[in-house]
Amino acid sequence: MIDFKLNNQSGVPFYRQVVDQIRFGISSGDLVQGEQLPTVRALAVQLQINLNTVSKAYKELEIQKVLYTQQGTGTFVASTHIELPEAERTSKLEDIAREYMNAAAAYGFSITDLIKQLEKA
Amino acid sequence: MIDFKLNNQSGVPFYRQVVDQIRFGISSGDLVQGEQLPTVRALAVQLQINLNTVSKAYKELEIQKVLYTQQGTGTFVASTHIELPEAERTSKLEDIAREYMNAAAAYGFSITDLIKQLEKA
DNA sequence: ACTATTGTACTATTAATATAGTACATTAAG
DNA sequence: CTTAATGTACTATATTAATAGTACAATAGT
Repeated sequence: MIDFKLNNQSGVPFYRQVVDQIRFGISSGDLVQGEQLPTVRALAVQLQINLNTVSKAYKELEIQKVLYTQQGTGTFVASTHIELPEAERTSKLEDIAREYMNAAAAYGFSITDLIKQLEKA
Repeated sequence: MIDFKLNNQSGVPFYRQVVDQIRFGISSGDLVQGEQLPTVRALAVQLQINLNTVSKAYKELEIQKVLYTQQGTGTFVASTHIELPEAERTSKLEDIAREYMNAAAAYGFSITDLIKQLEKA
């Protein structure tokens, strides 16, 4: 279970803060596969925001297969891995890397810079 | 000189596309120090957008000391080394890295995967 | 000085984003 | 079959971002 908190001053949209906290919860092991998240209403009340804002966060993660929901039942943590055929997987990784390099090059960063930054994380 | 092109479908704002193409032009050596850029009007006509949209792009780069302008004269490349304040530079690189780590994570790739892919290039 | 060329300022309009309000649909449990 | 719990859909509103229209200001060359 996550101790959700919103920062009003940050300028980061509420739904994005929720998404990030869930992602972090999963990657830190705080949320495990199959675990149920708070209902959209419960979290909305707790954070004093609209239930649709919570729903938006859950949906984004559902599209990315990080969560899955069953209407009437709740929202749960799915597997953190997406299964793709190997060829598709490789091609996808190449796409992502290429975009990354282009974006960075536009700001004058070298590939070495990128790698170093990734190694920090 | 850059062969500016706008992609209407991409969803990326025009002024940002201009900024990125100039940055890329500089980092690729296509634009050299002191070189004059198209006038705001010339580029606006060429790209069929408003001159203020071009101006916005130029101003953003001017603030970052990538370009400098002399009213009545034109806009020029300030330096081939993009000299952002170190803090801003770091923050930008972090932004870029975070975005792509998220993209990669959504497809189940690890940071190691991303680094390996970059090392190939 | 005059004029053509350059960037700038100010305002208006449009589009996108974030959030919220309310009603609806699905499910599980009794 | 009813009910309470769940997520979903649709709409509205406020804010911000992006773009455009038009008038102004500065510069260089004549």
